[in-house]
Amino acid sequence: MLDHAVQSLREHGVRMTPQRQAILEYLVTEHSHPTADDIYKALAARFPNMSVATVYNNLRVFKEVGLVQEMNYGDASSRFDFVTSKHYHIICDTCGKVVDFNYPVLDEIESVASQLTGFKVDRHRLEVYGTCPSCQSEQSQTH
Amino acid sequence: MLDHAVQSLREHGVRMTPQRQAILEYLVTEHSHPTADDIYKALAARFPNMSVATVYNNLRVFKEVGLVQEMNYGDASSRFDFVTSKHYHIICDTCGKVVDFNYPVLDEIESVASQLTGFKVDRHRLEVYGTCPSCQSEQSQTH
DNA sequence: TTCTTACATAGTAATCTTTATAAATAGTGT
DNA sequence: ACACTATTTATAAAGATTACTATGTAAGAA
Repeated sequence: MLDHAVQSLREHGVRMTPQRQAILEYLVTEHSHPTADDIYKALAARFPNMSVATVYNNLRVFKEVGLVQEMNYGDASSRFDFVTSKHYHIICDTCGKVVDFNYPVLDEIESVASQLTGFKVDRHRLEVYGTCPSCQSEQSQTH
Repeated sequence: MLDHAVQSLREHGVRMTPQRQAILEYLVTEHSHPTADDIYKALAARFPNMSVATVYNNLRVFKEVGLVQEMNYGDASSRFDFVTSKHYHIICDTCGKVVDFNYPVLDEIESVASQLTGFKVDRHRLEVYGTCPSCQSEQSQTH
């Protein structure tokens, strides 16, 4: 999976640097949906001199190659997800945790939207919001 | 519709001020999906001394009461939509225009997601992205 | 109507995220 | 090893949103 990603980058003429490798590794191994700052902090120990701009630059490169997907939730900062298979996200309103879940891809809504609006459709985005199990139990304890 | 909104605000103990009224009117009458700055600029003539903070404050109040929905697209700034009936949005990648379209509400995906993840589901969000008709014709002309 | 009080506004500063810039550094093919 | 160019670093800058405080004002009570 990581090898495949590196190969895909090489094919796009992208050079491999230690920082780039580390950011990519982090995205592949961590199944969280980190912000740019999460990544920056996580790699600070290994790369004390790394700039935040480097994180953003690489995330942009990964996005252009199609390895990574950027998402804006209600929060202030964007979250980045290494693209594996098609899945949707459910997000906890309380703690912000993001969990993947599988559901048949909604191709139909794209064609309907296209017919109704005249748009040329490229993609869609779907997210479910609610409260995760652990936050549910905390809330019931408090009450 | 505006009356109903004002009443709803009063019931929540929210005072009516000229600025608040104007922001609300703008959201109800304009069917665009304005940013906070759009609203600020649109009302600058009537309220030369109005602060941007006032726009943000009121949008937050409207959100808390449930009159307004905040959305983050790829852009830098959030967009605000007066909640009327259930509909979805299709967004132009080129010019950023947002158009409503009707589609049966996807209740099923909420229950599926809840079963798979154990979340207590509150709502979902779905957007379709593509190119609007006018941007399509411009692109074909250029080429 | 006048008074009172808490909420709202204006104005500004501050914060946070992201992008831009320029000089130094380092990959990669030859 | 060399040369070319992408990349990194460091910092500044931009842009959106929030925090803060003094002033003003809506709305109910007297």
